[in-house]
Amino acid sequence: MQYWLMKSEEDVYSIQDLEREGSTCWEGVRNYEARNIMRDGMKEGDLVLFYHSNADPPGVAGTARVVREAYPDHFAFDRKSNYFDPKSDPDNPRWLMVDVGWVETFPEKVSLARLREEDSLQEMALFTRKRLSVQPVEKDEFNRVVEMGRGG
DNA sequence: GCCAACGTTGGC
DNA sequence: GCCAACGTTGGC
Repeated sequence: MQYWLMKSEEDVYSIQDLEREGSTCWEGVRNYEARNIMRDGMKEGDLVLFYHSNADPPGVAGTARVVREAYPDHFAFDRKSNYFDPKSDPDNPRWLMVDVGWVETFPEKVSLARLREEDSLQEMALFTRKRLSVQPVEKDEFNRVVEMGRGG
């Protein structure tokens, strides 16, 4: 079992949207490192910190679970999609996505400011790899953030 | 809306 | 293969 953090712009897709829908495909990742993490790292059942970016405040809003492993992101082939990429060939797809299912919405979002104050979380990729939208999280880090999210 | 960080592109 | 220009992310 491994742990991950995935960022979504709050006004594009939030944990509340995921809670309502139950599960969703995580389309639109257009960064090779993030893609490789989904392709090579994410396994069904892995747990995910769901992070709201471009939010006030930004922070971890809940958790999710990988329910389908990496498969082609067909939005890259859709000319009308914001995620269209003319360089992705349907016969050799450049971009992948996973499906995630809702697990938990925290009573209160764990803000970036609170994460930053937490000594045990200083090594999180959230801080060391600021712009990566899909990133690995250590088990202890995951558990600590969940604890904080539940009010701990 | 600004802008720092940083990944990507493309000329050479 | 270098690196400047460019584009995007994402906090503030």
